[in-house]
Amino acid sequence: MDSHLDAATPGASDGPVAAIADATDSGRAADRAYTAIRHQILTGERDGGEWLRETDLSMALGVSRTPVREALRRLAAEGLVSHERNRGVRVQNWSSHDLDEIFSLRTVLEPWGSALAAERGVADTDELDDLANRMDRAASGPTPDVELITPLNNRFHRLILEASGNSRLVTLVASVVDVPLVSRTFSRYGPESLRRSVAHHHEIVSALRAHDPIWAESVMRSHVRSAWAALRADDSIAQD
Amino acid sequence: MDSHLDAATPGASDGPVAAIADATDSGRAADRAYTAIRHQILTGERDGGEWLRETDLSMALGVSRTPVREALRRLAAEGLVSHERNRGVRVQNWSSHDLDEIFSLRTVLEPWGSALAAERGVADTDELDDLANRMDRAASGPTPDVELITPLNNRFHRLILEASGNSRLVTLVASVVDVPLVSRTFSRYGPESLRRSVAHHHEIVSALRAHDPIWAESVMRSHVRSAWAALRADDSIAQD
DNA sequence: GCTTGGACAACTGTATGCAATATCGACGGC
DNA sequence: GCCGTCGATATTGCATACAGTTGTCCAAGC
Repeated sequence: MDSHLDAATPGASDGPVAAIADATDSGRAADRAYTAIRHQILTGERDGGEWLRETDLSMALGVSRTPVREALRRLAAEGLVSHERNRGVRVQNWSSHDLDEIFSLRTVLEPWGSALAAERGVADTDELDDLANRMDRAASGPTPDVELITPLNNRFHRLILEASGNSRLVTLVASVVDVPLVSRTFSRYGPESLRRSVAHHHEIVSALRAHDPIWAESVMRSHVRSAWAALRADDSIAQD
Repeated sequence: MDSHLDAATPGASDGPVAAIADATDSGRAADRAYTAIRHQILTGERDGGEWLRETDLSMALGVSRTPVREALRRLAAEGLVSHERNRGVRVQNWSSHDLDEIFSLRTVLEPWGSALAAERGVADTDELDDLANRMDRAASGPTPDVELITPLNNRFHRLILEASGNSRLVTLVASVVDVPLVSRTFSRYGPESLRRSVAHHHEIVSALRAHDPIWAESVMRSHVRSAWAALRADDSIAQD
């Protein structure tokens, strides 16, 4: 253990951390830490159950423990990590039961949001259409580009919920969906599930353009249920 | 994310805040700070828009700024306060639009949860019945005891959602409902709304006992909508 | 009178030292 | 040989010092 850490001075020396630092440099060390750790969890870089040591993280990120602690508390509030008193923070574990809870909720919330969006008719259907087309292309090749589809799909769903006019709905769904289990969904899709999912997206755009709430709701419900079924068939999830 | 759910319990003894230090010593200063500040916000002791200064709070609570900061961050994550960079934290303001968003969501989530609970049939209908009766008594007098009804009602709704089997549903609804606007709902009820609300509770218990999901869902939906209507009629909410 | 610049004050953001606590291994008693 | 206890170590929890930022107030200039 060194007597003092010169990396603790912000900006004094940019080591390997510099890449992370300017990637999301919001000016706040706590925000950078939050974003970095969260990213590591969502991408699966950190395994479930793994301990997140404040000292390790602070050194890896080139900041002190204080902003790291703040980041960990935010992540704990979101449920991505669990906080054990005087013991530390560890990455949350996800089971197939969690998957069921999440998709059960999505089956209710997302179709409802879609119906609201269709009713209000303020959704940016042009951008949605564009997103659907890009997902189309990303999925059509021999080897679907999962890394490309995922953010497009996330934006697609988010845009629709935002068009529902209920800001809390956006937050709630995001808080439930933003877990490794779900955000890496497409990597576990078979080719048929993938094609069907893409087709749903196009149909949802049509329903929104037609201002048909019932249609939009139905398609979205099918969309969510089919995703659920596709994931259930997959056995790469820990059963408990 | 679980400790904020039961804070509506009346057990939190008020009085000088300093007394909390040795009274409810959970061992963690951060938790004490969190509970205390949260209580102040939910009871309306802190007005919307009011600045929460770290130094003031730390002195009032007899701890340093560090645990206060942690508490404020948790509250910010829950949406009870808003955090402005380098400026501080202020108590969130609630408008009639927020009320609409919240009850709009409740209209979807709580009836669904009730249907699930009726279907599974694991709800503790005896305790629910007891709660309904106690609310009955508290509401029947010439001057309804609002301070007594509120925690009973919160527990009633929470118990049902817990019986739905979807733990995330409990958390989600709690995160949306635990705001001053809603938690002090009954203080704005008229006598008729109050009687109707109490009647709904009894009917919900019956529906659960009959294991009738559709009935349970319907009554709960009526229950939520009637509450919404009662609050809409009230003009004590800031319009924006 | 109005605007503008600058110093000041208040407050948050970050770093770091110290105390408290849990874990794990070694040692001694049974 | 097994179990309980004690101590070393690692790690969190809290306090505090310091740095950075923002808003304010006042005075000088137009």
